[in-house]
Amino acid sequence: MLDIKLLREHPDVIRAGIARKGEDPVKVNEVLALDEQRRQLLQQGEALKSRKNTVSQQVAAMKARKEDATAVIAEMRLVAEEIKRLDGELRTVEDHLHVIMLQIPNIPHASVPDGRTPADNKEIAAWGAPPVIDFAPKPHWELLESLGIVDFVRGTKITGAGFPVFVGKGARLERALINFFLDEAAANGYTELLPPLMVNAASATGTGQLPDKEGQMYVVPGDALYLVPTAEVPVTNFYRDETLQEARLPVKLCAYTPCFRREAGSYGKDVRGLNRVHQFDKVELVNMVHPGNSYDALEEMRSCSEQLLRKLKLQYHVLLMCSGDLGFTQTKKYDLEVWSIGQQKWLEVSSISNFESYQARRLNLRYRPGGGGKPEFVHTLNGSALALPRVVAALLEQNQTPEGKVIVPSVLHKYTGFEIIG
RNA sequence: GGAGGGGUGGGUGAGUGGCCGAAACCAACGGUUUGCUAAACCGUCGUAGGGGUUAAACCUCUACCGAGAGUUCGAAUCUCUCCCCCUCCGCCA
Repeated sequence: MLDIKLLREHPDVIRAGIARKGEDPVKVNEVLALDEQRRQLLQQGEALKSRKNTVSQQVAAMKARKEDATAVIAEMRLVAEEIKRLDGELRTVEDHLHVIMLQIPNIPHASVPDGRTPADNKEIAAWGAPPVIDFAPKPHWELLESLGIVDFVRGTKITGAGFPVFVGKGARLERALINFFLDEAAANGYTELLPPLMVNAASATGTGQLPDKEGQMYVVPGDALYLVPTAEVPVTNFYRDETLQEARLPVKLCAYTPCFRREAGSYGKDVRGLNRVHQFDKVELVNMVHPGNSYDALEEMRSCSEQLLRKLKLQYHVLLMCSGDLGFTQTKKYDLEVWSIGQQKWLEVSSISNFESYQARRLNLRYRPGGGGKPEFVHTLNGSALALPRVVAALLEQNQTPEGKVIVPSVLHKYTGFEIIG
């Protein structure tokens, strides 16, 4: 969430930012009204508490002198009731204020272009070219089936639609990519975590999945837990409610996890093969940095993800997301898309975002400045490096032979132990 | 799952109704001393939210001793519920 002081002092800046995201800034007015109400109640309540505290001391002194304190005690009984009433009122106002604050999105960075839809996103970089193929390339789902390396039908039997089973060299290729991505992250200075795959509501709220995207997560009802939709959630929550020494920044963490997404409401289009599934593998990068460095960190993370695609020799481009296509909690975001030669379209394989202090405030994740001084919120960022299914899709399609086999990219050989599938 | 013990400031740990936002020690930071290091000594040393000040420094108030509710004029301290940790037993990869 945003800083209430910023909202109080510069409501117009916030309103403008919300409007750029295509959302209604009217909630700012609600916040301002509730904030004013809150401060009035605070002042009334605290004045009474102050009186209560001093009188209580007097009662102690009177009793020590064996004086009669019944009159004062009777009066204080009324004061105590009034305090309780005001505290209750204050609680109601603060709860309401908190709910509204969670509904106010983060505001876009100045370098983010205005726009409403994905069509307004800007391509800012491109790399590679499609391979020269003198036959009609097949889409990956045909290759998967003929090679027998992913079984959708049996996945449906075991669990349901959108839960593919990787088989034989398919499973091995998946594991090879995971290891490759993790090794590259380690080489870039990232510390690997292997986190829990279920998180509690506090963690999901910290990163912004709750209350915003509740419908996207699988819920374990008996235990009030959520299956992770991305490693971002457990990894970013690693230091929740902690204050880090400034010298420890930047914190660079990476993690492989399966990701579970209900994908509610996305039927029909783009769901063939591995394009959109309910469970997929992903390696995620998370940065926790000094507020002055977060946009440099964003570029560094983008570079890490790009390097992976280059080493895999996959053609890709980079999109700078427009203000209207930013997520609720993000200030700036890049998407990396690979070219699918079998489908003749771009597939998103990475999303790299800066949240500035928005998540950190929800997480209560701060750092203590090296020269002493008050703790401040860190900036958090995350980025995929990378999401597996679409990488696999593009990789299979791009490296297919006329006979329907697939040549494995050379960087993966030491992980796969084979150089060709089929 | 059963039985018992426990959650206090960065750490250890005292504190069973008012003089406790909380002793002491350690760590950290500043200083004195010292040829350097170490030691010793002195001092500082929680967080958040209000109010005052143009602002900062600073002053002041309030809250916080796992979380929430209760008893009381007054709660770290008493009562209840929940969460978490530890030990033993059972079960188990």
